[in-house]
Amino acid sequence: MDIRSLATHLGLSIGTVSRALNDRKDVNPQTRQRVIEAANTLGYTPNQSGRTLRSGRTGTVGFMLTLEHDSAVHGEPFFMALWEGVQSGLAEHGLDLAVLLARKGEDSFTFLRRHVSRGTVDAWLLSATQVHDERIALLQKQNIPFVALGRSETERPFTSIDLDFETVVSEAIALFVANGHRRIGLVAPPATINNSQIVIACYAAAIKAAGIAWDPVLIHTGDTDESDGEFAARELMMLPDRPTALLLMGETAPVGAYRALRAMGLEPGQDIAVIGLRDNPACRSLLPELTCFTLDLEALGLALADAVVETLAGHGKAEVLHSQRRWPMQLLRARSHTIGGVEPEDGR
Amino acid sequence: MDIRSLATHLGLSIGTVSRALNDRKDVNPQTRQRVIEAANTLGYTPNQSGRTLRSGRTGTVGFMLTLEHDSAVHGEPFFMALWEGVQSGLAEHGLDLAVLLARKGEDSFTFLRRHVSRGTVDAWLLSATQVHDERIALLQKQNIPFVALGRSETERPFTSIDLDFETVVSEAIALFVANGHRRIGLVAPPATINNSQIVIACYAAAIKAAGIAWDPVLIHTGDTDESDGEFAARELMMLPDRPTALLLMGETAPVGAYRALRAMGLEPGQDIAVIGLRDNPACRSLLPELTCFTLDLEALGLALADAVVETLAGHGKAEVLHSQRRWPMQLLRARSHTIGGVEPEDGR
DNA sequence: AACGCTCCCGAAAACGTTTACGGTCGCGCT
DNA sequence: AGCGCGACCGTAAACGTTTTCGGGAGCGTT
Repeated sequence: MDIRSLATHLGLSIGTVSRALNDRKDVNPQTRQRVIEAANTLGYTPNQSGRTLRSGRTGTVGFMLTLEHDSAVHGEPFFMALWEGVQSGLAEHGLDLAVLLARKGEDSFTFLRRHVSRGTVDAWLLSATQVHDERIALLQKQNIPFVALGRSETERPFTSIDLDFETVVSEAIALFVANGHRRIGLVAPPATINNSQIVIACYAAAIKAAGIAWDPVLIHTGDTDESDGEFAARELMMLPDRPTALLLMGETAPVGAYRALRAMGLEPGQDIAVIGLRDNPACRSLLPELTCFTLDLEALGLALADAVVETLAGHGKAEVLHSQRRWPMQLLRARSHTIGGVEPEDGR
Repeated sequence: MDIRSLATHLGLSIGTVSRALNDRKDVNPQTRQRVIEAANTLGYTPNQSGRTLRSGRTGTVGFMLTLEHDSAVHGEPFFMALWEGVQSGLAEHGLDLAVLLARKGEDSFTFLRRHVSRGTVDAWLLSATQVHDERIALLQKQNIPFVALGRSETERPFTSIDLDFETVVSEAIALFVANGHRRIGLVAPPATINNSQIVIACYAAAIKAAGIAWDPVLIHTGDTDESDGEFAARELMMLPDRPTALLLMGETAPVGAYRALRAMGLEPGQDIAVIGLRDNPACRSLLPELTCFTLDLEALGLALADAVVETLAGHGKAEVLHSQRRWPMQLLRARSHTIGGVEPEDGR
């Protein structure tokens, strides 16, 4: 069922049919109605390849998913809810979302390069941004619309949304400090991960603001799996002058940390304060309830979609504005379950 | 950078260049080498739309993701590992994997219909199959290659892989029975879900084989979230003649069940036996360690990819064989942590 | 020398759509 | 009557690739 047979069926030219279906002017409203009805009854849908070949538009935006570490595999129900939001936002503009996966052993740059020159999508959504991200450089050079979930250091600005680690970390530290803690451990991913550097910087700023001295020994970097969280917590608690509070990145790390602490005879929330940076189903079942931060993933997805649509609309225009947003997170379950009552030597 | 400029750059015709790059015969090995090198240095990649428009092949297979319940969110660790395997398998044949998401409010049938007539992919991977799945009927009628992860009742056979619930359930029941249990509760998803019906049927067969009478009261259907698991466990344990063992579908349901049991003063593995049907990161941190079944998701993904490639290869051939496989699961942590020692009235 | 055969390669027709361009018609105005 | 103008529609050229077909060159055989 192509446009030609539809046209002959209607006694029209294919040009008119195309214009009718694409909501262009220069077509009688009455004939447009006829065309649309005929398309529906005959079940005609424009062939995507033909349409893309001619117009250069695919009608889909690509989400680049990188499955590099096991961390992505092991339980991060982050993306699904996010995609749902993205999809909702895009659908309002007639766009589709396609999640593209890099081939096994293919680095993310050649992956993107391949798809870019093939022209599979109109715009890209990038996640897991690196500090120096060559993907961003590629897209900027090729002048291809994209929005990044996360920051990166580049010469030219680009549209991005990132979690508001600044606020979150300072809130967490403030919470600790208000309860009398002055030695606060931090568990973060390896420094190659952008978020790790950001959080560490925020941590440094926050403790400095609280008048606490910087002690590099309190910062443990490594993977943030559950088992890594366990390992990190044990390491930190075996320090000579050990921390009284732990701030944990990684969604499942707190689960492991709880286990490590209890194995050492320390009860979370009583002998040691714990805050998780991001909520996770795996953390929901912890007792005492973990103090952590949550975010509206679907709303974030919507915001990303809007940003993409905006970028797409402004594409080709001379003046393009690039916005950098910080996405807020909300404190969850701060009932002093895991943060209070610890060594109130100089606390309230 | 299109094929024409590459051809003129080489002093060849575009036909020859195309043949050289597509590994066809009728081209001098020496010139082929020249073409390939030039393509690499100039960074030429064939335009997907043009290629698809002419050849009818897209080089990608689509994974249809349906985000209907929240259960899909918890299922994320499942899909990620699965996709990794699928991607690996497809990459060996030069194929890409694209995860397509239905638009908000769009039912899965019109979603598929839309993409099918647009011709976005060469073949489809279906998951979350229904008992009567109109998507399968559509694909069969349109003669489009597909492989389903899950079963469905259809007239014509189709290629599918499904988890081997038969073996798993009978193993679980056998384990319970060997430890003296005769009242075994089952928590399963709503009956509209295909897997639910299958597991219930297997459960019925297994207890019948063990000489245990069928008691419908022991079967609790509903969602299998963590909170639903909690609710279901409480319901079952408040029965007059309550079960001594619980078999739980749903990846996070055991977490909730543990909570419900302890709230009632029952210690899992001691006062009540528990087996989970599918392993999940959220269950890993349970104590005592949950007895459950695990599977090699990446290998399953590979098998799915192979099945797709095979279906794709046999497409158009007169005789097409459709295989129905059962994917094995392995018993994990059956250390009688959660299954043994309960009311050994007639057990060993 | 004529013929056949193989090995390469060029020419050109598709694939289905969008879109710039022109053409026709009817109408109102001078 | 003539002109201009808008509304509507048809024509045809692209978009980039694959693939069939045929042709020329080279070589061996009769």
